[in-house]
Amino acid sequence: MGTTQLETVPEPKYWHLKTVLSEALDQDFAVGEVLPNERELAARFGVARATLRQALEQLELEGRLQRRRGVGTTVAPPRVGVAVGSTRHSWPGESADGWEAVDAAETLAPAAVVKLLGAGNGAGSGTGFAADQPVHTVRRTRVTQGQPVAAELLYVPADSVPGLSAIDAPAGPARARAVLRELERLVLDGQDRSVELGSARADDAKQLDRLPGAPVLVVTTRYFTAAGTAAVSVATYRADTCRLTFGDSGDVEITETRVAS
Amino acid sequence: MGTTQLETVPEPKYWHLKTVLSEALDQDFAVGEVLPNERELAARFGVARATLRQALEQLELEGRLQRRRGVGTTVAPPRVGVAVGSTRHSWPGESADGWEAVDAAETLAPAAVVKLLGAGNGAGSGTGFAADQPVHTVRRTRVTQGQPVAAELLYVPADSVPGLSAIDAPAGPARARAVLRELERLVLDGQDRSVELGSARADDAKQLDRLPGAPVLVVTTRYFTAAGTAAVSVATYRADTCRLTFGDSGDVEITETRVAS
DNA sequence: TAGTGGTCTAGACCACTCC
DNA sequence: GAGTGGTCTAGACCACTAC
Repeated sequence: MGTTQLETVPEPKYWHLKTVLSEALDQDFAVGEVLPNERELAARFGVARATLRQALEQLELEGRLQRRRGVGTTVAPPRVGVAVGSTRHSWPGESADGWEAVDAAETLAPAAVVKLLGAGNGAGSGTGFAADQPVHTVRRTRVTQGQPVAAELLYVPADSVPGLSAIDAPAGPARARAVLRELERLVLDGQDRSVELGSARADDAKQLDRLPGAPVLVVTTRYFTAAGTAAVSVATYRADTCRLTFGDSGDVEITETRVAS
Repeated sequence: MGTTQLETVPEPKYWHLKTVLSEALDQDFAVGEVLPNERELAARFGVARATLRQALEQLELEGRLQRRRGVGTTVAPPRVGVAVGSTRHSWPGESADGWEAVDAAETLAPAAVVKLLGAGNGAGSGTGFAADQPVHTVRRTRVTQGQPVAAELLYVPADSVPGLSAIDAPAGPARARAVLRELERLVLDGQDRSVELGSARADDAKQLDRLPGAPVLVVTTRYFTAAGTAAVSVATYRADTCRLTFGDSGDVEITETRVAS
């Protein structure tokens, strides 16, 4: 007795630092304001720069900070709510809600996409999709409030859309839009979505104005017709700036709050 | 001429390492297999341990590795598909799809939740919710395939459900279930969902068997009645092991693939 | 050119798990 | 007690931005 139970759970320094900084952000900083640079912050808190950076990384992951090489660290605005599931069961491109077609090409699908294309619809046939069948790919970008928030790659098997081979537009946005138009001629039977965490590949990162490896929310959508899976879309959203919304109730939208952690 | 254009884009070491390791995982390792320890891997690749760890962290973020202190690093199984939006417009607890009530209490809602409760339904009234009104909280856990995948905190304003004050079950699962039962008596008008990246708070982390700060997918759901927002649920899913599925097409489920990054 | 964040090193010690 | 991953340090240099 006499020895008061102290420090039984020694909190890591970076975790405590994160808490302190988080409160400081709430109270003493405005959105867009630049923080002191990392070397000074580290000195001010009496820790190594690496430790300070661990705290900043967490805060950036939670969308509270924005760091840019050569520029500095700024206080991030609240995450943008991006509607993902509001317009239901529609082909990509049908409602122009911020998406912009960039380019189209014809290649072989990566293995993961082949699997998604191969699995049939519940009702339909499930005509297997082989890895050596060509697919048309359409690249799109989604811009919200002037900021790029998502990069999408859409995979359409050449044989799932009849008119696809007749497209002769040169590479570029025009060709991409032509592919989307052909897709819309089909009858959409249903769709399927999943969300998971990933890290941006080099090409996506460039499109999203981030460094490779940046955390992204990967939204995978499968589009079904009676004949099976007619297309697969893999959209990567910036995890730091986006909150994906699935508006089941139609007219309501969460607009401003931040609840995460 | 003669000087071949090399290394114009000097890839960071950890990024290259990640690629190499990723391929090795695909080819030379089975799910569940343990990797050599970090010190040996670092030596083998001729980098500092910190650099090696940067690559491992990325792979863990992508759900390819699982690291446990005192144990080692193992190859993770493919992410589990967890249905989030399949049963539509139903109160929490109505379909026992892996959720288990843990406890219930009565407190004040955190600021972020107050905002969510305050915003009214499109159709309904929008009777403002004040920060000093008490809310009932229900804690639930979701288990899939023997693994804890999500921790949920449900907030129910005391005055949004009449029978709530009559509950006299002692703290614990029984009380939690009693609160959910009362909630089910109301007529659900609609709901609203959003997904964003967060980091696990200490309590959630313990429930998910992870360290604090671990990346999680935060699913925020608002439940509407004619009177306004009747409840708000904040569920945190392990981002490393989960893929959230929103099955619009009813009977179809993505089951096995991994597409992220 | 100066200042920023991004990468990397070579150590050290700690917390945890398992034997 | 041995071995693992987690935290932390005090440096160094690089890539990028802006002036």
